[in-house]
Amino acid sequence: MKKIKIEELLSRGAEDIIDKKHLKEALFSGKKLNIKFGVDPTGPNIHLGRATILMKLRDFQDLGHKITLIIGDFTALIGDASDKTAMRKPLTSKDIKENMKNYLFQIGKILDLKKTNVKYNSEWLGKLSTKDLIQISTSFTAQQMIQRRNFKERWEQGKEIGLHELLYPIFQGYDSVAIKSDVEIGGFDQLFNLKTGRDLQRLFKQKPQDVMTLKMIYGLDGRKMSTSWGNVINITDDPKDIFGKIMSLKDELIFEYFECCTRVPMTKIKEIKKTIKNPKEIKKILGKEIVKQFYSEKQAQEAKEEFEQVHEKKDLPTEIKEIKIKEAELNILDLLVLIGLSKSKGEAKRVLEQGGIKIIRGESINIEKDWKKTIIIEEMIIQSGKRNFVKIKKF
RNA sequence: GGGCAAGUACCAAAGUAGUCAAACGGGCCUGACUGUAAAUCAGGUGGCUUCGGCCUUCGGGGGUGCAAGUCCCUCCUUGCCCA
Repeated sequence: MKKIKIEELLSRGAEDIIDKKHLKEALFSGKKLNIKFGVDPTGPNIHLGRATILMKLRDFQDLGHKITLIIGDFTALIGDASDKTAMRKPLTSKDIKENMKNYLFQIGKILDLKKTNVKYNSEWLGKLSTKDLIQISTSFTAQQMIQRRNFKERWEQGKEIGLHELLYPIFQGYDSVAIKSDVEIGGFDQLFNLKTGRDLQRLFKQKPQDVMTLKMIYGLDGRKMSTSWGNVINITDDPKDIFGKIMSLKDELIFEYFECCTRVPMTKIKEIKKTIKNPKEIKKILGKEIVKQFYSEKQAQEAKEEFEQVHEKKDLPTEIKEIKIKEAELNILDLLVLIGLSKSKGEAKRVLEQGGIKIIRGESINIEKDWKKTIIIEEMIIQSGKRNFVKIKKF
């Protein structure tokens, strides 16, 4: 049983492992390993992409290993360049505090916080002297640092690269020295930083950590996952929202998500792939599995039923936002803006003309395309598009 | 410090005096269809409007001109090259 778990740990969702043989032996030896995971407290939300790493850590945790979570409060002053093609703005200590509160709460959805050792890297990096830094730096060359993909791209495109950014991998690497890590896990784009950890540990006469990088999952639309693209699932998203977002996932990404973001056994995934042909049905399973992980089985089931209700049966959602209105009657456009279904009258007019507005009074559904129309305010539900509903009540 | 580019709507990118609320594309929105908030197809995508139009927008400010995103001046920002 344990053997299977270890095999899965090493293969599932993994992109690269250095040194695989060594890590495998260490895992089988029964020794309690110190697993390092570093986060920069930059963004307030953990999305599914980052969650895959946390899930992997949880696997290690379940096998009895120790997780050391390093909060990069010091390195945040620099900003890692791994997932950016432009320079990142340094954070203030106030930002960091604010972000971290949120972080630990979210991390707690996946990791067992009681068994997680949380450290702030300012503890040791803050003590590092200029002299120390120079000594460490002598083992690296500018070429090495620039060689990495992100910098190379920026260099070639003539974009700026801050001198301090070049130091980032060294600081992250020094974290490994400070906590004497045995294994470090990160996204595929972290490979360079993780390897620098090995170099530094050697420099400090420690055994170099093994390094595990995980596959990066793409965003819902198949593009790179990025909060600013809006193609991201945050683990704190509403269960119904997570489920819905999964339903909008590009079909080609379904099994990637299954592998990286769920704990459904690989054999079962293969079986699903073979037996279920309708992607919609597979997505439903996937959606449930993912919601379940961050919420509960029950909430996952509810999210699924809600989706079926609204999108398959075209019924009303169970919860509809309610707004009370004083006026006895209102122009349809004014009404739509007032209840927040449209940002402006122009937008309201467009949606109306395109047939996106439905007014539901009791059983009947009327579609009104006249924007001069005055609506008598009474208890009713207004639907805009496929999934925006507002219930109107008289004040 | 010197030289050269560039700054346009959510993003990206055309436009170099009038037909520009501003091409194309991405995103987003709506509809059709369906196997879904997928794919595909179609349409839409600054605000207000008495539906005639009116108002605001192309880094900021100023100017020329009947008319400026488009020309001139100036300032700011960014990048590249040289020192």
